[in-house]
Amino acid sequence: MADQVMWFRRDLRTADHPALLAAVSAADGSRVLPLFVLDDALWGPSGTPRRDRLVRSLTTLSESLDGALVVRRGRPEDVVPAVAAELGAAAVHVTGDAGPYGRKRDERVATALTEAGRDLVVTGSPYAVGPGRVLNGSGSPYQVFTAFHRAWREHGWPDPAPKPAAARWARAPESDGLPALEDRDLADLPDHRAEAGEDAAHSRWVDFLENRLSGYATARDRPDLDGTSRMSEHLKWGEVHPRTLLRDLAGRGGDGARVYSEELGWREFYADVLWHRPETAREYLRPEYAGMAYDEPGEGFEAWCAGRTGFPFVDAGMRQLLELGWIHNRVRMVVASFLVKDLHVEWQHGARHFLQHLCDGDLASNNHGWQWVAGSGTDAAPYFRIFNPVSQGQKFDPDGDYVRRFVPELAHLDGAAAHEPWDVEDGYAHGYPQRIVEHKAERVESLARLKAMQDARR
DNA sequence: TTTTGAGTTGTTCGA
DNA sequence: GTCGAACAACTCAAA
Repeated sequence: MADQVMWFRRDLRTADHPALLAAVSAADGSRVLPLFVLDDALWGPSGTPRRDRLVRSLTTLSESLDGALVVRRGRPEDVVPAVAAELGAAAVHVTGDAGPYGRKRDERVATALTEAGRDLVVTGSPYAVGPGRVLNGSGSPYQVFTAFHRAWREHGWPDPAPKPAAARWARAPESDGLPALEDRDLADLPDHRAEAGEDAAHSRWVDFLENRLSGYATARDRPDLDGTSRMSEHLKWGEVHPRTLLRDLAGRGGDGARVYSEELGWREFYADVLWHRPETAREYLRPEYAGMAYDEPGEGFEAWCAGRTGFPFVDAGMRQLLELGWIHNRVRMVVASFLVKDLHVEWQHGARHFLQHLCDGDLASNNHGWQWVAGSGTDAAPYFRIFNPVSQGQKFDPDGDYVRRFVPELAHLDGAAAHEPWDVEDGYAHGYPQRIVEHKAERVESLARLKAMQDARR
């Protein structure tokens, strides 16, 4: 048997890893070289929290591979065949990538490997059911979530893969090593940025199952509480496979388990939509929305990015993003709605900003979540569903704790007063900005632009 | 083939 | 303060 390369991408774990299992089996006593390629196409546009998150994950992965992880910087179609040649490997093993960039990249790599007489062996995917597999009776993809979800569950998925037998890691080719962490204040950061990797994912999951799953159905909407699983970034980097989570949920009843597995279903649905319609990473899923009137991103967009719109709940979310590389899901919807409906900026600008900064930023979930808010997506929000940035805050952050945590200029206000600084005498005493738009008027404006677009179609 | 019911996450207004 | 209705039209899925 011959040496093998295990090229890690978004599958930074060792448990429940069919591709790693395949690599170790194929080696059958020979060596396996674990490789990660720092691809400038993905690394370049990333912000500091996202880069550091990846570096920390790779650090823990390498530890669990006895330090054998080889890191190379460059274009995958150059680097991967070169490493395989240096090792004299028979094959390169990967987990399938369903994204538009990943699919093209893997085609290029496979071609380069084939020319050198080697194989790219694809095993599994980051999803319980591989994107493209759930089809209706006519062999077409489902267009709405509810139908997809039913068929997805019926399709089913295998049990988690067993851990591979002890592998012999190859150490021959040189490694560029991991990039240094860029954020000098890392030691002072909140917990969740200090934790990355497979073990952290597992302990957080167990903690969620034991302590928060039962209240998840309602608490998940409260950004002031610790009510969510926080598994998104672990799933994004593949530190855990959703199959493992679904297995653990299967034995549990109750609303929490049901709602959480449905959320995993949304993740799979959006991956499936993107697989069938790769162009929707940039373009409107409903093309007619490209014909609506939008405003160019200007000062309003800058204020939104910086968390200085004058709407406390929105600003808290945007500052949470810059500070933690993560935003609570409820708040993602509200800030997205504000950009698209109140500032009339196209969703792509917001989606790009999110992907740059979110540690859990996933192209399919991110962009289709944005399209849902914009009204152009699958199962899109009805035209009249425009979030009120103030009442959403009052409803889901009733005591103002979330706002005060991320907007220090409002920390002197008590309780829900933090949501309406314009209503209290000293609301602007510490430099908090005035509202940049009037929500009521912009809501009407959005409805008018939508109506104009629809009228133009008739 | 035709028909029918349904479709993540909301807001406002008036009784 | 609470509650129910209205807010478009269309596409999709299933019978």
